[in-house]
Amino acid sequence: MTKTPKIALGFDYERALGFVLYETARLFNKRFDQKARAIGLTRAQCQVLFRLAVHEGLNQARIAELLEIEPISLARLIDRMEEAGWVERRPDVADRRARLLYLTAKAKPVFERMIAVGLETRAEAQAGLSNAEREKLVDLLLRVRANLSEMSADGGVQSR
Amino acid sequence: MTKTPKIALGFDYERALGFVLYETARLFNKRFDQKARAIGLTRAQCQVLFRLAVHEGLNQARIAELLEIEPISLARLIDRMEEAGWVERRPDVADRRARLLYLTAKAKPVFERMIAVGLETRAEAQAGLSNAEREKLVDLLLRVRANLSEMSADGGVQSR
DNA sequence: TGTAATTCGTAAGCGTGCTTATTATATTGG
DNA sequence: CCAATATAATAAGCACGCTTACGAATTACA
Repeated sequence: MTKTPKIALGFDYERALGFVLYETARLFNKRFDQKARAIGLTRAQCQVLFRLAVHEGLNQARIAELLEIEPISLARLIDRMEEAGWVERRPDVADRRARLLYLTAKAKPVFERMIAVGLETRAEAQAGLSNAEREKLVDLLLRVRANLSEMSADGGVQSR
Repeated sequence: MTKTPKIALGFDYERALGFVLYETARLFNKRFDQKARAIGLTRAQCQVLFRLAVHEGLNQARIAELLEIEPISLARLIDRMEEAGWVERRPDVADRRARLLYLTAKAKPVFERMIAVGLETRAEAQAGLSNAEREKLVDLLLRVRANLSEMSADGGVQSR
């Protein structure tokens, strides 16, 4: 079963952090979205709603910053979510460029279901891990994320 | 600085595995792509090339299976990669439906650079982690991935 | 005060992944 | 052998994230 590489790689790409990370995240996402489809929300949209639950009334730039995505990515996301009636853009009376984000009445009752989907998916994903391992995994990921998030902040590329 | 939620969530979404996982993976990917742009490859394309280095001559369905993506996703990826001259589709003489994938001469010399980009990005991401923690992180992710990958295999959704 | 620099939101266009559906070919069972 | 089923690849259309670029509004500073 162990295949002999046709090209000598000199490193174990099956355990390469980037690849493993990406695949795991994508599979989690896919699973979450399967379950959340019944609500009519995606993982990305749920994430926005959770942010708004805590930070309602901020402008798009601020929310994008919290989500660590580019403002344009959030803009398109909000387009869809506004059309679906989950969120509302209101003008900022203090800054005519900005638009402030608010949850609609429709959004407020679905948090319980989103949390349930999240817990369910997480339970599947974490099967076989001890509580200590679950904590450790999140801790390590948060530290990695912090490293990377710093990188893209000042973000020199060089690589020469 | 600690914001009072406007809605009682009853769970800590800042540490929710799915969200943390996804953001970390996306940031890693973004960083990798920044660096790999000089080569003219993306993370996804590098991943295909690494697979082919070990499993050259398989058909698309088989490679898609190894990458755990849908065949159509690979088809589009291969369209771009073939056009850019990294890979080649050859007819399977034993099965006229299938197309076998091969690396081109252009692809073979870039593995060294891809590996360098990977190691560099990984080093940035893992800064501050001990060797034991780096190993543990990959181990835990592989276990989570295995759980999720089983899920999407039989993949009942129920969630009722 | 008035110009330069910055910030907010968005358009255009691309990459990667998905679901659903279609066509062509292989395989299997009666 | 032939009909039913399964498999390989792809098309169409969507979600989400990115880069680059732009107009409008605000802020900074000379």
